Amino acid sequence: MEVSEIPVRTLAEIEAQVEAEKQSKEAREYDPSRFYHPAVTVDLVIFTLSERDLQVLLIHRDHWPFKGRWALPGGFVQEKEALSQAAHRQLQEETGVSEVFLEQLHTFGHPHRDPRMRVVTVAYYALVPADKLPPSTEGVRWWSIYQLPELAFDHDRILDLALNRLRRKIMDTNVAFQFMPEKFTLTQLQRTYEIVLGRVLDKRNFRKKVLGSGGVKETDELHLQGRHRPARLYQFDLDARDF
Amino acid sequence: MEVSEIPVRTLAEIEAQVEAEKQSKEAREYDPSRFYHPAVTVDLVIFTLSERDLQVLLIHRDHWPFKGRWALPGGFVQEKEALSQAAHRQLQEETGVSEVFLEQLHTFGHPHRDPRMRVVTVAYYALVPADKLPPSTEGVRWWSIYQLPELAFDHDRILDLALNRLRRKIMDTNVAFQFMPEKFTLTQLQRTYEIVLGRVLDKRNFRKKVLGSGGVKETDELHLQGRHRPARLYQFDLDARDF
DNA sequence: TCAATAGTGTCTTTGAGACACTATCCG
DNA sequence: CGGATAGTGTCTCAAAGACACTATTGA
Repeated sequence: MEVSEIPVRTLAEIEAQVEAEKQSKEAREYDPSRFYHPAVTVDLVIFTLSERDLQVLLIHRDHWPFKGRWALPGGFVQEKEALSQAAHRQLQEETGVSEVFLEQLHTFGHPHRDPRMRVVTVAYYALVPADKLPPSTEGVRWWSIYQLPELAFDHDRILDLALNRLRRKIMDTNVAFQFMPEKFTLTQLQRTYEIVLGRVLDKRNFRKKVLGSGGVKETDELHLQGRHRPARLYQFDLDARDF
Repeated sequence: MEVSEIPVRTLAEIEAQVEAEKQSKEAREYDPSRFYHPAVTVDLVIFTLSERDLQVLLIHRDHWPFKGRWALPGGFVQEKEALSQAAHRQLQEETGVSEVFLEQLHTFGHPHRDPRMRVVTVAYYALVPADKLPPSTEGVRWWSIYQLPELAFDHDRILDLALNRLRRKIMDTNVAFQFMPEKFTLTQLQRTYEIVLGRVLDKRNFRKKVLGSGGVKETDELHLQGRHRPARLYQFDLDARDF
């Protein structure tokens, strides 16, 4: 993490100071309904990797509006819930997973993005390893990013931004490990990069970079599969810095 | 701009489809008040450069809450206003400037960040050239980022994030030109980088990089100032890609 | 032995960073 | 002329990219 030169209080310190302010007599006189309040939701771009595709979870809309189209999972932010908590809750509800990579993407608030009312949505994106996944059901499906159905609202724009962010991030950081099982071969890791980036990489250069970065450590296990030379299994090295 | 592989509709297309959905009979039956709606504001981190400091605009709080502290300018998002419009409006109100760099930073929505009520704030940061600036007044002041007063709410965290984002961005893009007047010397440009980054740069390496990037073009004018060799003036080359 | 995948090294190019002197103007 | 800032080139190092062959296994 980058070192800051701004003196920053912790969330707990801020909360304590806010709490102190609430004791003021002005607090009881304040009218919170003086201003217009739009609805606030979180929307999630949940990515996973299949054997050959980067996939995203979409939900079939059975009702108005945009009935018949597919939408990103999302929902209202509840009264006492942080934005990231709301995102984690949605992720848990839709996929059953928790403790995966989840990061705020961008906030979309165009006044006419939802026909029901003004909705400001805070978009997050999540990366889920394929082995933690629930299967597709009728109304909740994994779609290849290259074969998308018609999307509801402005969800095409949200997804597009998420994809570009993921591609930049996988080049700059070790975020690719979020897609991997605990142990993996370097060829599997290379496939992950290739699927996310949508282009092939040179095997020798890839291995040079990954091994040179210190981000992985080898195990003493081999991956036996098929009639060919077995591959060594590697693990993510938690101590290592991003590369 | 990066080329996307997701088919993305324009905002106008989305708006037209949303408008079509509003004609549905369900639209009239929908109750928008079923869910909790927090307040939504925009907060602005407005940076400028003085001769020796990176500065940020803060507003003195004369009332509860956090009376006596300083806060980022900000305000409620109005009913028919996009988030970026709200940010531009705030910027215009506080500084009188428009058509400057303004970009969404992050959205802060911790439930206890404001003692009045639940406020979700979409933070933006703006870069304003010093020659477009209004002077400080009693309640609206430019502060060096190295000499900050006590800030209200979680504005220290917002400012910290904005500073880190700006520093990364100035290394990756030509955003530094947002701080410059139309014509400038390379020494002035280097000072801009140094002030933002908080460290000194090598003159020869800096000029090599800037001139090699194609991001600037020289003019035939010289900058006469004081009893020393005059410097050549350069302009930002709008045709050039980011560097 | 062959089909299939694992694994390995060198050369070139590019960009970043360290480093010190000459040029030009004004008073 | 001296004070002040403008302007200039080389070397080293690291990282990225192009490129092709050998190793090991199971059938």
